Amino acid sequence: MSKDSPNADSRAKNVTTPALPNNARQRRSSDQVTLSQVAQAAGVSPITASRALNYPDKVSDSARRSVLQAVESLGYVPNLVAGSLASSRSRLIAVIVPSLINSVFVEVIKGLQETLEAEGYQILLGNTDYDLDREYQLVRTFLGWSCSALVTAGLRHNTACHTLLANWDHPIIEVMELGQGMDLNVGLDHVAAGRCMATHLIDKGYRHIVYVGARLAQDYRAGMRFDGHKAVLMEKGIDAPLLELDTLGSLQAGAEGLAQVLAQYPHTQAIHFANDDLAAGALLAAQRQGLSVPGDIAIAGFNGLPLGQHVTPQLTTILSPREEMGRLAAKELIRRLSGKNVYRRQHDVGFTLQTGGST
Amino acid sequence: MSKDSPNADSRAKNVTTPALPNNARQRRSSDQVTLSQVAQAAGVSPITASRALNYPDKVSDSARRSVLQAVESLGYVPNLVAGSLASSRSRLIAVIVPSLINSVFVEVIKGLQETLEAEGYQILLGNTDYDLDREYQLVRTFLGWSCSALVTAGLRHNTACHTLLANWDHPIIEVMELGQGMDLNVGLDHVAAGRCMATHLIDKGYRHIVYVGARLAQDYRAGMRFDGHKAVLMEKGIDAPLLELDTLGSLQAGAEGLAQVLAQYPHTQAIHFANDDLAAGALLAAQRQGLSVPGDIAIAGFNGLPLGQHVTPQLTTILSPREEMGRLAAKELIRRLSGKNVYRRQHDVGFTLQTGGST
DNA sequence: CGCTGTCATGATAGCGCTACCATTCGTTTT
DNA sequence: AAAACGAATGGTAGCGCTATCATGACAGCG
Repeated sequence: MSKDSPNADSRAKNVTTPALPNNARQRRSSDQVTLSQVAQAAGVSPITASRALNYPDKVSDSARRSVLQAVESLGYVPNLVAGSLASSRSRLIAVIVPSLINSVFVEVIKGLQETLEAEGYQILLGNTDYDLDREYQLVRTFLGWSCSALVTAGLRHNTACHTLLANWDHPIIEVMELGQGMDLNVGLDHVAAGRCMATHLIDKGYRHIVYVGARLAQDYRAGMRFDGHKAVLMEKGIDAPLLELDTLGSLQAGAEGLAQVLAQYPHTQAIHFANDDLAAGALLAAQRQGLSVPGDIAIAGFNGLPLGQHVTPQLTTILSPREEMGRLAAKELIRRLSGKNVYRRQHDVGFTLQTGGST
Repeated sequence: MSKDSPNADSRAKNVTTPALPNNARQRRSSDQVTLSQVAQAAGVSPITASRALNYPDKVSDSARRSVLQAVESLGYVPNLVAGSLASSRSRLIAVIVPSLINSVFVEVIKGLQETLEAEGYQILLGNTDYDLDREYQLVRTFLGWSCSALVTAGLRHNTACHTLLANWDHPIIEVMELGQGMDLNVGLDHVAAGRCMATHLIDKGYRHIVYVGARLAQDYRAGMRFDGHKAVLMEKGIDAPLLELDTLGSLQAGAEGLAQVLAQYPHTQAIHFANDDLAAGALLAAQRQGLSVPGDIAIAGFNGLPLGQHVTPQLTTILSPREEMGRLAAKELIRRLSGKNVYRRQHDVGFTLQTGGST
């Protein structure tokens, strides 16, 4: 190469580049098979190939067959990014939850997922860690992916997030709690759930009842249950002490909660835990310490986790239909996305008091 | 309009359409703010605006400031789909797991997620339900999103999936088990884990030991643990009966497993369960039935779920570092994606025998 | 027979962004 | 002092797909 005149070197760029001026700028790095190649192999135009894959009944049988055959033989994998950009539809569903430790959210995700995946939607998962600013960041990112819809846990968002979502013209579904949502809403009434359990405890004759939760400012649904709980006790003229733990629901935290309650409120007859993880942890800890449940101390939880039904005595709890919530949300979304009218803007999935031997 | 000569009508299309021939075809439906608008507002070219956002240190301070200010005031949300198409980089990570019921996978996801999200990656979640064909479909879809990397549980895939992935030039990381992977691999040796527990049981003096698992053809890692378990027993000349349940790990299934073992193998001294859900279910069921553990029957599990440490007696189990697996996988991916060399292609995260009172 | 309506197909022009190259300008090098 | 260099910026051309409109063929209808 350098055998030519050295002077030519510096000009080489100016000589060779304009020689193939426009198509010199090749970008396609990956050797990905494109739809055009499929179309060519099938002997149809690219747009027909596109239709054969996306709207199979809009093309003739023969066209569809030859396209599918070409797809197969070339190993074509559709570029969904390109498709999305062109159609501004992505079949992605953003799902934002505050925690993955709490199995409750995982079950909602599971319900969403089995229903959505069956309809060809994919889940983009985000975890806020109970931080509304992180939620806003996640929402921004997910809107950038032109998600078809957004599922988020809870009705509380920061202002920026609200503004962003208010101007967004895709379905939004807020799950877990019931109330005035931005668009669709599937959940249950946590205040009522708190009332329900408190009523149960009072009916059972308990008067010294402590509510134990963790980080209620963030897990504010547990706070709402406390509100309901407290209201019932106040109505009866009973004091409603609250013990707030640092760590979110876990068996370990439940054991600690029990210890703290016994230390701080020695006359306690019953503990109303914010969730079953805490309650079960306390129940198992009580057993280890030789305390009788409910004789020495009654224990109640929330959620109806399977664990609660397998300990002895069975845990008194409130069963929330979590997978059902996910499925229902997914179904309503799918209705919306397929252009049908929504069935109902709001679904109250309800709850059931499950009386076990622990109270 | 139709007041003009009727003959002109048929030609109307040919007359009026070419009047605004090229820009008549408006597509931009959404009123989304584009980067060009931001650039204009900031008084720079679109490409500079792009750089200001993606490579902040490649532009001058003043340019960066005015772009960021324009972003703020216009409420610009980057269109990641377009960016991805242009750059063929998506910052999406595909994560494929066989189940969300089993909390083990959720914990791996959690480890992945906290590490990846901190680096600005997003998770696309897929659930195969232990079906390799579904896995293939998910992989196809995810490749279509030009994911930056793929995380999948397990080393077994169907042929189509293998072929597809072999030709894919992005990091692939197979987690959960250890072995000859396609690319990166983070996991533990399940055969060794099975051996470990079987050895423990033998050391404790048990001779009539039943292994109880569920759907081992699908949850083949539990099958590998059985293989290790069986090998140890065979070496000692002890029979290694296997009881296979229909339903995957759950407390309920564990209780049923216990009942079936007692019915079919009345002389059983110890049960080695495929996981802690089953084991804990059996332990709690044994307690309900007034059986002494380990006096009447010893029980061992696998995973080291918190639950096992809170029951009495504590469950003997094998602790697997699940979140750690996720974090390690994520870190190795990030290394790769940021152009560095991989630290290690394979990570053995190991396991720990956790001896409780249940054996 | 001409008119309208439906069906299958195709040509074209983007979707919003970034890779690639080119250009300018101020600074360093020998 | 001239040449070489690097930093900041911009013009252009796609990335691979689909929305939109246009067309031709054919059926139905008065």
